[in-house]
Amino acid sequence: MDMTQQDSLKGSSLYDTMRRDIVFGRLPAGSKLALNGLRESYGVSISTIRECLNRLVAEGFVKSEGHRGFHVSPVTPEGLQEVAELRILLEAHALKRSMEAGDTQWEARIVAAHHKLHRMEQKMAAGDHAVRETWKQYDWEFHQSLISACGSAELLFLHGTVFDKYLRYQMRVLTFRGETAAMEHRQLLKAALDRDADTAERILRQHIAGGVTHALENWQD
Amino acid sequence: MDMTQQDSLKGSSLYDTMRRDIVFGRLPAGSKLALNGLRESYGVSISTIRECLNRLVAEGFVKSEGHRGFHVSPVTPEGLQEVAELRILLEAHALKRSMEAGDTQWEARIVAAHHKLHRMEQKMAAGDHAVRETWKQYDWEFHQSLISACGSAELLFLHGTVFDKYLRYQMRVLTFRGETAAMEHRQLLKAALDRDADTAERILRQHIAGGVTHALENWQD
DNA sequence: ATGCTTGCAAAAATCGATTTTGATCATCTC
DNA sequence: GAGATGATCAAAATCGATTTTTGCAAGCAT
Repeated sequence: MDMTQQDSLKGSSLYDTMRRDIVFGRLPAGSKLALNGLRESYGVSISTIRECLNRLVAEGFVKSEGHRGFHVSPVTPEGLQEVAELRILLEAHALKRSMEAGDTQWEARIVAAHHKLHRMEQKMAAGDHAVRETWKQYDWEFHQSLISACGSAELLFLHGTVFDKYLRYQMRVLTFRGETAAMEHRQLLKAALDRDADTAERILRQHIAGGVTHALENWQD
Repeated sequence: MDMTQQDSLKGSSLYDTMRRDIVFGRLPAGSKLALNGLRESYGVSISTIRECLNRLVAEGFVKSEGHRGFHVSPVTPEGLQEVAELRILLEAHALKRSMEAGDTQWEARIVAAHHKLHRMEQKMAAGDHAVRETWKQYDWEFHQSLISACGSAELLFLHGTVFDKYLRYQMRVLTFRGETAAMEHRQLLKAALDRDADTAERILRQHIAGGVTHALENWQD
């Protein structure tokens, strides 16, 4: 069991943990991030915590004001719409590029990613909500695989951040939209394999817009 | 002369300074960022330096690998093209939104911003290369003002980072492209005031693509 | 001579302590 | 009694020191 170099750094693994804790709502939106509290709960020193928080500030998951410490970025209906619009903009563009350039390797990747996602969607549909986090992980991997042949590392980087911001809003919703989403995922896979760019973009827009509507209808403060 | 709260934090002002130093090439692409060296040259402690570097890592201006420290992100022709494509994607979208929503206040802002930029362009054309940095500052403010009415803080935030990444590539070029750029700025202002979205997007694409070509033709390792 | 191991110095990552700042509460004045 | 002023405490920002890791070089073996 050899660890990769990054994992041996407390800072990096802490960063992954805290980022997930924010995205999946274990650190609630707007909550204060008291340095001493974090030091205890994560078991690292204040300096390491601060380095991590500064990275999250740069990405926009955490806000810091003056000498008043750190807070998890708040969520607002406007924020959801802004992030969703950005996700559509970036992902639709990347998807188009990816469908132009993708080879058979790429096709294999998206088929494999969809299969994993599909299995989780079945479990979720059967009522097994314990796999919620894995399900969203595979959701990410599927969308990521679709755009993975776009040829722009910068675009993939930006999309990753925006996707997670969007995901944070989705994780706040407790009710299930899996049936519709699962169908859209199938349609998306088919359109990608058929290299039908127009259909793919249409389904993607519908997929994301549907998630926004669903989140807004079930909004809770 | 009262300082705003953020300026009284060494971390924040250091961040601004280092970010500019990278964008304007005073910290050359690929160069090693030795912590002890930085501590001396910027006059703050290692911890503060590290907090700052971590923010720059999250934005992509600095790379950090394992236990081997920090480096300024390298520049490549592919990177330039990726960043330029992203700038076009984000800025064109924001510009369209801004032109739909902009009121008279917005018109006043873009006219004022263009005037400041125009004055610097005149100085540059007259051979005063000392104002190079101010010129680019006003260039940023003009483009920023154009999209300032887009209504999405997230979009403006993302665009700000991408713009600076693009700017870093432009600052490597020593020869002058001011005449053409100045004309495009005028056309952009006119199209925005006329609410001619198609023309504005066409000019913007041309403006950025022209910068890419110019940078690639004068590339230096 | 080449390749491998081992030891040393330099540098990064992490930590605990110090300094500075903001907030709260009590006290004083009008 | 209300508002202003000052003291006290908690928390954040910064710093210097410690621990850990790496890269290099010298020595040994083949």
